[in-house]
This record gives sequence, structure tokens and C-alpha cells, in this order.
Amino acid sequence: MRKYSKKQMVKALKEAGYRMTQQRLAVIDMIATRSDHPSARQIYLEIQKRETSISLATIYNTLNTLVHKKLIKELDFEYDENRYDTNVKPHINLICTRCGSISDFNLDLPMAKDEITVREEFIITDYRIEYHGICTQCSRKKE
Amino acid sequence: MRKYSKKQMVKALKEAGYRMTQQRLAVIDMIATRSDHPSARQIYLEIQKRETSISLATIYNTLNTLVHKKLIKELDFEYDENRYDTNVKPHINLICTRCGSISDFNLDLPMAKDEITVREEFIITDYRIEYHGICTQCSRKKE
DNA sequence: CTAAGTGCAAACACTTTGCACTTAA
DNA sequence: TTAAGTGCAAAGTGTTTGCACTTAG
Repeated sequence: MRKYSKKQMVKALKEAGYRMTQQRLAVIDMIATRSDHPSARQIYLEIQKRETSISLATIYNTLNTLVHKKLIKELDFEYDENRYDTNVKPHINLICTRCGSISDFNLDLPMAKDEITVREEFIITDYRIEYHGICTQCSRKKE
Repeated sequence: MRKYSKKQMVKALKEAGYRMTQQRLAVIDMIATRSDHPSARQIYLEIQKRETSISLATIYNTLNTLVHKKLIKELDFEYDENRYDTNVKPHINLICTRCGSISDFNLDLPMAKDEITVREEFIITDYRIEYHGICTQCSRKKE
């Protein structure tokens, strides 16, 4: 689990020369605090409830900056909005196809990396592993 | 490797009550013949070169039908068009971030499925595993 | 003070849809 | 013959961009 705190994200952006605006702080606060994997729109709605004025465009800008600085990860889905993950270490995402919740599953995977590198001469730079299915909450409330 | 032939796809659609139009045949022919993972647009351009008249909408319709019937798989990417995979058995996709090529890597994975089911009570219905990196061709021609 | 950032609305890219025309069975 | 399928163009979705206004440093 490699996850940056609010402080670390702010520090990293400042060091890279980015200004600390109310909007950026609000987005960072939101993404670093929540343990679910919110979408840009969810973050937008949440920030709007508070005092800070913000637009969706700014949220996308800020999230893209964080992704670019490798402080968070972007998860894309065809059937829905992109979601953002503070866990930047490769891990398994358990995605509920009923309620859309995403949780992390951390496990050391004997992920066949070496075998791929040798057999295919493919240079792995990143990976993405998802299990789709029904989460505990949803399977319990089916009656 | 579980991969349906052109014949099997045609049979499955006919049995499900679908009509066999020139357009559907052309799409099925294209997807079942090619071993790469074409996008709707690529299939469109390819079919246009031949005698069959077709539109992009029809290609999407047909591909969606095939996906729905579980005869092919859809791979979605935020940064590009969806790609379609005839290998419907769960497997690893090796995706080249330089040229966009996608190849399959078949391997029996000790994929932690059991552990997830037990530890998280998550009912797995499908999964998606991707390794992103540089393919053989691209790494050779880098000089 | 001034370059960086914000925020609206318009643009974008891919995919889906409404509907008149065509066609497989 | 006729319901299913096609194909255009228009709508829809999530995301990005252009540009005048605002603001952090």
C-alpha cells in the first residue's frame, strides 16, 4: 500500500512549482481523505457542499496534474466515469458491478511478470488488475 | 484459449434468432479472422475496402451483439477506442504503450481468486488483467 | 505586479439512438 | 410479405480546451 497523504501531495506540487489554490487544496483534501475511489463528478458535488467555489474543469485539471505527478492513479471504465485511486502501488481492484463500489485488495502476486519478460520480450512498465463481481454488501442485501 | 470460429459465431447468432446480413457476416469474418484486436473504426475501414456497404453504427451494433452473446470480449481504454478480443477466456493482455498493439498471454494464473472469495466475500464474475509496456517490435526499433 | 490558475461554454471523440429505407427469411 | 436490420445524421456522454477574469506569490 503506497498512498500519499494530503501533506505529501501538497509538498510535491509546491516543489514542482504549482501554486496552492483553494480549489487544488479542496480536491487534494477530498481525494486524500476518502478511502473510496471517487469520480471527478463525485468530488465536484462534495466540494460544492462546502464553501469553496469550483468547476468541473478545474477538478479534471487538478486530478490530471496529480496523475501526471504519480500521486494518484486513474481508473477508466467504459460504462462509467473515470475513478481516482490514491493507492499508487499496483494492486487488485475489486469492482462491484451492482453498486459500482471499488475496493483494493493488497496481495503479493506471483504475477508471471518474469515469465512474460522472458517469453515475450515485453518490457512491463505498469499493470492493471481488476476483478469484477458482487461485493459483500450487495450479495447480502439480495434476499 | 477459448476462441470462436466464424462458423460458430454465425451458428450461435442464427440459433438466437438473428438474421444473417452481409454486414453482420463481414464484421464476423473480420473479427474471427484477424488475430490482432481491432477497433470498430479499424473494422469499418477494412470492410469498406471490400464490396460490402456498411456504416459505423452497424459495426457497433454487431459488435455489441457479439459481446452480449459472449462470443467476443470488449476491451475499453480511456485514451483510445475500444478494442475487440476474440479470446473470451480470461487471460493477460500485453498492451504496447508505444504502438498500441495488443497481444494475448495465456498462462494458468494462480490468481488469488480463492483468497479473494474467502477473505473478502466478493463473488468474482469476470476479470481483466493488463500489462502495459513496450512490445518486442518497438523496443527493437528504438536505436 | 504578473504569470499561473479558474470557470464558463463550446469543442471533442467515441458511441448510441431515432427513424425512414432496405432486405432476409 | 413483414419484422428485423441498416445507415445516416443527430444526440449523448465524459473529458478537454480557449479565453477573459481572478489570484497566489
